[in-house]
Amino acid sequence: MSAYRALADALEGVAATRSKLVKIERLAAALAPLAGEELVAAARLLSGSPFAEWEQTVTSVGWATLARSASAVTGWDMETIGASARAIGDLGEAIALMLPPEEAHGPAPLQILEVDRRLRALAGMRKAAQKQATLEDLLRRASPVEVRYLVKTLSGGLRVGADLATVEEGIAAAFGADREAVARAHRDCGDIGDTAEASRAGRLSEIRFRLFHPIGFMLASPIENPQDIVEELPLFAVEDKFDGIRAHAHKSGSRVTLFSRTLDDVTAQFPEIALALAAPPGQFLLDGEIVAWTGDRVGSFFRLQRRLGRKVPPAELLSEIPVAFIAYDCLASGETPLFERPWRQRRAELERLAQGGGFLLSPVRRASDAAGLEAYFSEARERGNEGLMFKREDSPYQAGKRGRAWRKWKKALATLDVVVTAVEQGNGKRAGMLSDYTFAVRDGDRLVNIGKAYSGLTDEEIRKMGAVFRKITVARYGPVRAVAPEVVLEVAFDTIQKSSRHKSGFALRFPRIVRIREDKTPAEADTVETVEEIWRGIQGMDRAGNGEPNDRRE
DNA sequence: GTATTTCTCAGCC
DNA sequence: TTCGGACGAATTCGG
DNA sequence: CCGAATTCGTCCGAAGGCTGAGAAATAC
Repeated sequence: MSAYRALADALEGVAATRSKLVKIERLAAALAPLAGEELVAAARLLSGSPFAEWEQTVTSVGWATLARSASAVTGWDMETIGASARAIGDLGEAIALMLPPEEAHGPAPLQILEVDRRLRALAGMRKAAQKQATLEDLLRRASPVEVRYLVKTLSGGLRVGADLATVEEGIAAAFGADREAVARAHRDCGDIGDTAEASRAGRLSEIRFRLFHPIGFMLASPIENPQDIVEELPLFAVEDKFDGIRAHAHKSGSRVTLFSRTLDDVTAQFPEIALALAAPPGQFLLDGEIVAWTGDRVGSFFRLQRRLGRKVPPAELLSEIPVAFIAYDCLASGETPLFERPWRQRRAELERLAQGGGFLLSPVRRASDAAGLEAYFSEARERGNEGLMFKREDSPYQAGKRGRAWRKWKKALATLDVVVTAVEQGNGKRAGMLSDYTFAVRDGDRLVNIGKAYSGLTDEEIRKMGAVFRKITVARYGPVRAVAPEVVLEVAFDTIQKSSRHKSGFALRFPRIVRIREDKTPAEADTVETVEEIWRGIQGMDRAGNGEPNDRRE
């Protein structure tokens, strides 16, 4: 039996560092001692959801229900809870701060499996009152740090800077598994929990892809300007980017299931697509787009929206806004998964399957120069599409991955007047918050658009920035004009102050919370101590935040 | 008791 | 969806 | 060749707008 507290503490540790490697290390340390059901549940909880992706389950507990439950447990009114959550920027943090300081209130510490069970129970309940009662009970059993992560889990996102991909790495590190193997297994079974247990047991290779089990989506990067890609054009195939709903179509004989990007089963919403796909023989998994279809062209997303989320779309709607499935990738055919095959091969298989009908085939073009691409670009625009997509011909299908990103600033560099690089701190090291270039565009005497936000710094630290900039190199890009270092410093400092993202920073939180403390009166007498606790907590945060730019409370 | 409105949650881009 | 910031690994530079 | 400088690949989290479903509250 393992306590949920260990997971909450681990998440606290993950949140406390910005270093990716340290996050992974801490996740691994939390997972390593676990096994079996507990490991399964723990891996899921660490990634922010008690459920496996394929379960398609949600708790349907939202902000309002949580706040009401918290109100009942802490004695604070809803308004105060809301104000605190807004000031801090996180409901879980706010509620945890309002709890009395003592450890778990219940008779025994919360167990991982118990948390799992209760969250599942919440998902099964329909009545709001029942959910709230269950929630109150759970919150009363939990210690503040546990409450923090329970509420975060329920309110949609841990926000500790570690999502599924990072948890995958943690699993790999905990059990000495190969990172790629973990990712593959996760893709194929759709459950980070089972993946963790399989890693521990050395059974990763036993996890196989199954049809009708939702698979993560590979996301591509759209580009606006065809010129950006011209140099590398030969590597890519060009497709239209349709304005619709991304979906995977699983089909075997007459059985068809459509999964949305969040891996929800949306088959019932689009019966005509399911029917069409059922017609041809065979078995396959297609990736494509559900679009509003006007008979010969794609309709707008706005029209399509009215078809969304309908459990059973009425017949009038079906005829008013017909839809179609445009396939642009084939991830499995027959018994064979094709994820690892290059796009070129998958496309060939897709074209073969398209001959059997049942779906529309996304057109593919190849262009070797700017002119060809430009032509296709305007053509696509003509057809009312959103833009173009580029598929690397030799690239496998990597679920959850994003296509190559195009860096805007790379373009910007060509026309920049001044580029500031390599800012050193007083200690001689490269400043921790800098990466790549810190660049600035000169506008008359001023530098504008410094491409960095100096988050995580207190006002005082920002005031010290002038001293931090010890060395400034003017980069070799662009037509550089002579600018005295002092000018750069001064203007840069000025700009940084203006662009600094302080809205969620501690400097702002402090006075807002104080205001709440002054204005609000707790319902019961004994909650006065709670107020003191909030106060002390704030002061503790202040000390922790000082002189530590890498503190998470940025 | 049934019909309508409001609130809350969720899911899509 | 799109966007910017951040980390760490990979690659290139400079002596 | 080596350490420092620079670039690249990835990940995370935030933002805004629209719609339906379902339960609860209210009207009739």
